[in-house]
Formats: sequence, C-alpha cells, structure tokens
Amino acid sequence: MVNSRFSVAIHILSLIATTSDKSLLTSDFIAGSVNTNPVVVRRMIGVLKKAGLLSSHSGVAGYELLVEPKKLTLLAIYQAIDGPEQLFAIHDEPNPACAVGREIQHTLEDVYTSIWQAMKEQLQAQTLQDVLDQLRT
Amino acid sequence: MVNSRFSVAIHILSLIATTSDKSLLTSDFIAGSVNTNPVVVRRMIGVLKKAGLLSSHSGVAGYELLVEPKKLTLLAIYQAIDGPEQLFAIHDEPNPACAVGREIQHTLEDVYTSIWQAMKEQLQAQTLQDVLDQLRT
DNA sequence: CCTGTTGTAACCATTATAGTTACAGGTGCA
DNA sequence: TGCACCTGTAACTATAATGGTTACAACAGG
Repeated sequence: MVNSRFSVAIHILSLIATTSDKSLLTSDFIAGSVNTNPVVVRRMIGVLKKAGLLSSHSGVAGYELLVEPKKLTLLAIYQAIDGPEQLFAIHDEPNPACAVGREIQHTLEDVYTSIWQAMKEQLQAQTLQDVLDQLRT
Repeated sequence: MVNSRFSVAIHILSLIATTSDKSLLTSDFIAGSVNTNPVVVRRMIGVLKKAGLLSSHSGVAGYELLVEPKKLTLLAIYQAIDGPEQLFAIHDEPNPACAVGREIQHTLEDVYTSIWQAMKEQLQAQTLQDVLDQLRT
C-alpha cells in the first residue's frame, strides 16, 4: 500500500475549496479535520504550493486555491505530490546470465507502464469538483 | 511504491515455465536468477503453492506449474500473493465534526475503487504467456 | 510589542520489507 | 544405512519509509 499523502492532499484541497471564510484556514484547523499534526499539514501545503495549486502567506492565516476545482484533475494533484508512476517495485539486479533474469526488468516495466496508463486515465477523468460533489451527497 | 513481491512472483513463475529440466529448479537456482536469498524464494513459492499455482515436494528439487501460462492471468498471480486492492492509504479517523472529514473516507474509497477496477482490467488482460513471449524477444 | 501564524529543520517511534541464520524433516542415491 | 541435498518455516536483523513531534526563526497585523 502506498502512503496516505494523496488522500491527505485531496482532503486539504477539499477543505480549502469549501471553506468560504478563508481566515479560518490555519494549519491547525486543517489538521483538526484531517486528524493529524499541523506540521504534517504545512509540509503537504508546501508541496502543493510549490506545484502552484494554492497560495499562502507566511505569518498570515488563509490558503487559497489557484486552480478552479473544475479544472483541477486528480492527476494534477497526484503529480503535484510526486506520487509514484511505478506502482510496483522491481527487484534489483536480476542475474544477467539467466535468460529470464536478463529480460525480466524490461518486461515488467512494460507491464507496469500499461497499468499506470490505465490509472492515469482514471485520475485524469476526475476533478476536485467531482470530489466536492460527492462530499455533499 | 508497493513492494517487489509481485515482480518476484512473476520472475519465479517465468523461470519455472521456461525451464524444461525441472531438476534444476531449486530455490537456490531461482534465487540466483532473481538475485535474492533462497529463503525469500521458498517463502514466495509457499504462497504461490498455497494459491494452487504450482506444486513442490519437500526434500526434492523441482517445481511445476499447475496452471498453463496461457490461462494464468497476472491478476491471478496478483491475488495469489495477496496484492493490495486499495492502492492508496486513507488517513485514519478524519474529524466527523467537519463536513469534509465526515465524508472524505467514503469519497476516496470510491475514487480508489475506480482506479483499482482499471488496474484490474490490465492485470486480467495479460497472462504469464504474454510475459514469456516478451522475454523471448 | 505581542499574539498567532507560516515555513522548516531535526528528531523519533512505528512499521514494512527483505535479507539472513538456523534447523527440523523429507528424498533418494551410493 | 548413511549422506548429501533439498524443502519448509521460525526467528532474528538491518534498512528504509512513514508520519508524528518538538523546536524555532521569521512574518503579519492589531
């Protein structure tokens, strides 16, 4: 299982998108909703900020989305947090003296690339707005 | 990134499928190709055996596939090794007092389920035989 | 100036992973 | 029968990832 950063990132962005009073949006408040430590939130926000998804100002509460929820695909979020494109690790240095060992890495990469492509399509097809819509129902 | 067990499992099964002299197939030999420890191989083989994909006999060298490579989908292998169906962890106990916190888990599960379905289709579409064919080229 | 906030570095506890040692017990051959 | 070789499995270890935590410098605004 991959880590929970993608889940946390979506949670944070959803919270920012749905909170109209931006002054409420402190890392402490967000951490309370996510149920984690404020530093974990600030760390994640730093990453999302670097990717251009939101803005923040040192010393002052309030985060703002820089991309409309409708235009923010889950893929963009995934890439912002540098989610892995190779989902499965390939064991190091199989024996090149063996016919299978020599070619297995390349073959597995092809298999995993096809899986990643399928995943990517799913991530591309869903936006933060879709998530927000589901939250409301 | 998920662990390398899926990769190792495919490597092991490929090796068994392509080695005609079954008496060569000791955990030591396989470990040499995978480049790991024989115990790691025997452990993995134990899992694959439990899933009915191959047979082995205590004390005697030689493993045999119990399913034709053409009929052995990567999905079956994936399920044999108990690969995760939830690829992304969802953070525990978001705050139920918050509108987002209350619903986010359920929403994320839906998102991740759609991703898993897409992955599943890819895994279902490829067989061990496809892997073997790619190894030869 | 003081309070509350962000941004970061540093550190820690927990867990997963895979490698390793060790050994009991089966197999088959000299 | 004894030996060499194998499987199966338990137990332990080193390493790395993850997420939580403490600490603090710097900033903003009343």
